Amino acid sequence: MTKVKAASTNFANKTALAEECPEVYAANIIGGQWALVICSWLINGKLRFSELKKRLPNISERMLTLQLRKLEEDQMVTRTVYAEVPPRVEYELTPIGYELKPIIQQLEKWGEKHKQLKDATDPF
Amino acid sequence: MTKVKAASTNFANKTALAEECPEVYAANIIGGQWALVICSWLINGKLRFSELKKRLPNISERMLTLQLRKLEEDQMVTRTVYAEVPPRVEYELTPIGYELKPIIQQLEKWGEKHKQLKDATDPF
DNA sequence: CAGTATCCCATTCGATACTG
DNA sequence: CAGTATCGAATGGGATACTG
Repeated sequence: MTKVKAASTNFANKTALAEECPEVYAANIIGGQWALVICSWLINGKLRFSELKKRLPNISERMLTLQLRKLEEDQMVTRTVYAEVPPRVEYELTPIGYELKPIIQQLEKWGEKHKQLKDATDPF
Repeated sequence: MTKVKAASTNFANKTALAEECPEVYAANIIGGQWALVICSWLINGKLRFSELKKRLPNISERMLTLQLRKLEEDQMVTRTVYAEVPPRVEYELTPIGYELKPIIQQLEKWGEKHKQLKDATDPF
């Protein structure tokens, strides 16, 4: 008998915790690998898929698509498809997303400062 | 011949990008699954390992250890070991970590508000 | 242009057992 | 108390090919 595996307790737990804990909730949304960076570009206005991709040179198309879908699901961005040829899709922050603007800007400032401090401390 | 595998290009890319991009840098530090939540507890003062664990009921000891080590490496927290029996280890934010305090607090407020909006919108 | 689908290796992470 | 070590399952994420 090789043991019965516990299924995805993890997901259930995290969801349950998010119900009660705003930081966990926030972390689930902006804590992804790319969410914060994508939002930091979108706070300056709507962008097309290809424009985002240009600004995120290290992301694969697949990842960009997945992350945008997740942000959409989390009601952070809206996705607008224009029935044109060639097709055009624009992404824009929702009002909820725009409310992150001051936070993201502070985080950028913090990141810049911290980065310098660390670079200075850590010559490697 | 089965193809030569690309090694960890991913890590190199992200590191290179972080050099130039404060949001990527910030996301790498506070964007983890638990970093933000851990910091949100530590902004109220130092805590022991077991106290953190109590406040993060869904995290495994292994994960808590790994995340704290990463935060230490990122110079976000200090780890102080007291040579006592039983052993005691305290974690505290560094000055750089404490600078996140207003940001974390805003993020909490945002999370709370957003959560309610989403709960109201999404009856599921 | 803006994706979707599939394949598959790499990393993450929980469970469990053990230690100073 | 505060970890470390190890092992599999689950997930992440790149490469590539294809589509409306």
